[in-house]
Amino acid sequence: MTEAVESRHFIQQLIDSDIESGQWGAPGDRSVVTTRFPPEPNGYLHLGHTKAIILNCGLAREYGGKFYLRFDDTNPAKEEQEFVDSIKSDIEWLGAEWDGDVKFASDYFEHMYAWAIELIEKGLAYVDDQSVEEIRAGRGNLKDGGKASPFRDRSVEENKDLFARMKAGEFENGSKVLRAKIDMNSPNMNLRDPLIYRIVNVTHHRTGDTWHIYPMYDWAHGLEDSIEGVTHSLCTLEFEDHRPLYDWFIDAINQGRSDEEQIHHPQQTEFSRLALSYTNMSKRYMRQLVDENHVHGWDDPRMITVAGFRRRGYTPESFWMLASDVGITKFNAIVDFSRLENMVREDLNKRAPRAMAVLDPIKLVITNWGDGGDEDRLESMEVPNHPQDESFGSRTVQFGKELWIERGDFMIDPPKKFFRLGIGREVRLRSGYWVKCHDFKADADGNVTEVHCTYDPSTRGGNNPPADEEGKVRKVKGTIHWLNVNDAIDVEVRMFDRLYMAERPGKKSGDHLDDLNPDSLTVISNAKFESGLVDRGPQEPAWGDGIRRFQFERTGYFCEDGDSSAQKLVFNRTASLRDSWAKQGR
RNA sequence: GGGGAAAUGGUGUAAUUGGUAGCACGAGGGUUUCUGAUACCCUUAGUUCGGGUUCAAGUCCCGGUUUCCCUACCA
Repeated sequence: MTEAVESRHFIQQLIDSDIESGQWGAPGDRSVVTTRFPPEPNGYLHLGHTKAIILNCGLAREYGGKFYLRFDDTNPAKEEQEFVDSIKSDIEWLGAEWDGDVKFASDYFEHMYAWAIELIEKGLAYVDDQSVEEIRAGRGNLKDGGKASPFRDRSVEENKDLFARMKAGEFENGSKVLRAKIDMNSPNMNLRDPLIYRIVNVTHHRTGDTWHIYPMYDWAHGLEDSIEGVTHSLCTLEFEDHRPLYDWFIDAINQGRSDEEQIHHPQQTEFSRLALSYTNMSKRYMRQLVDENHVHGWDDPRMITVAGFRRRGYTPESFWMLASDVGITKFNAIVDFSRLENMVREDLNKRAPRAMAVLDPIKLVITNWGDGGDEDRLESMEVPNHPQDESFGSRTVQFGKELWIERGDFMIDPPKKFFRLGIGREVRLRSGYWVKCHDFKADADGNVTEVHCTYDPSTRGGNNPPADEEGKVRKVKGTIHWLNVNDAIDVEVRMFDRLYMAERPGKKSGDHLDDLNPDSLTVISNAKFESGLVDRGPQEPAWGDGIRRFQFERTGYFCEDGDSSAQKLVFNRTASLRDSWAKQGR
């Protein structure tokens, strides 16, 4: 018997060996592990971010270390307070609690500036007066080396003076930059005298107009990590080429410093980003969808933003499940979108109370209802709120002569394998009675308007009828859901399909809009829902995010949308149920 | 003669670091069932290619192929 050993991904293995060797503290001390999620506040969080958040937060939790949230707000031209707010609330919703206060790169600007001066003094940085074009040309290309800037050998004094005046706001945007003096012939383009600071005369959402120079990503990022004591700086694969620079900057600051004066040097490690089929994580694409009204905003339930998924009814848990399912590797994998759907289904199946809703209603009339007593009588039926979990309790619904059933549960001329209603066929109305169809009505266009059935009084509560003289019990293959017409209210239901029809949107034509699914949204305005569930009942589970979620029996998982009101309830379909019957029809 | 990284069933991953290629999802089949849901059972299919070292190679060596990333005063 082999024990199931929990396998450790390559970053966990790296951290394990760091702890053993005492790389970041006393050997064996796991609490030294420090991670961070460093978003730029320039947009909404999307599915791809959840992987990084969960990885970093999960690691800190696992080791008993620290996880920080730090906004990398080094480019005031693109960043806004609105985004820091939305990002914080998305991370909170995800359940990735960060340690201490929220941190900002802009809090370290002074520190970074002082370190830049140190680099100048060491002859490792210089002010370059070249234009963007000149700098680009001088950098060379992938095959050939670059050539040095004519300003590369300025004196330390001149560089210090110019840099101070850059900071003071004496120069125009683009007129000067501070560059690191590394190697214009490096095969790694990042090392061909990368920019450290540029002039940006734009008001910053936190620091206002106090700064006229802003640090570039490569300079800022490692220093932020260093200041915060981050041990493992985790990022995505495209930063592999930046790691030598990440290390160079910190080494440059440490150069010539005594052991006690050395600044902390974190370890950058790269992993692959999350890519899902039928989606595109490109911020540019998502912005276009919103700006051109292909969707109704960043939180449109079809969007793969965290806000979109939340509104769609996805649970935070499903993202943690997906993250652990796809793992951490350096392989650029494309995960099937259906895996995420499976995760919500799995989570919601256990946690969502059941309800009955008829999405496309037609009337079922029980023609022999009067045989059991008063034609107009209503009978109370007890319905369990969860078929496998009694702790969900039960509720009472009314049963009567006229019911709503799903249009798809009746066929005029059904195939043999159709386990639902057709002339002469009998089904169980879930938790109600068994009914047998003998007639139907249709309008001029041939659309069925009413289905006529008789019920079997011995099947109350959906139970099997008593055995006959030979001990045989009559069986029925299908069970369908229903709502008493007097016990149902109209609600709006929004059904979503994938936004794109292509596995890799935009891959073929170059324009993702060509792959848009025109039927990604279906709004049903007259769906029927149990009136007894309009208000939250005492038995209804409380969800961490306050969103009401149900499984509508046989049709899927739904959540109440923010547009919902007491006058008109609105539900979003989070995911359908698996449907092996529909699959056969294909 | 640019540099960097990665390749394991259809998909995503694992393999005690040289020792029985495992898991999950999917797909196909079946059992149970008051949801054609859930649950449960069975089946399916894999080490990128070619060499080499070795008793033994997914793992080490050599060579090839494919894919991704890098030429922003973005991050």
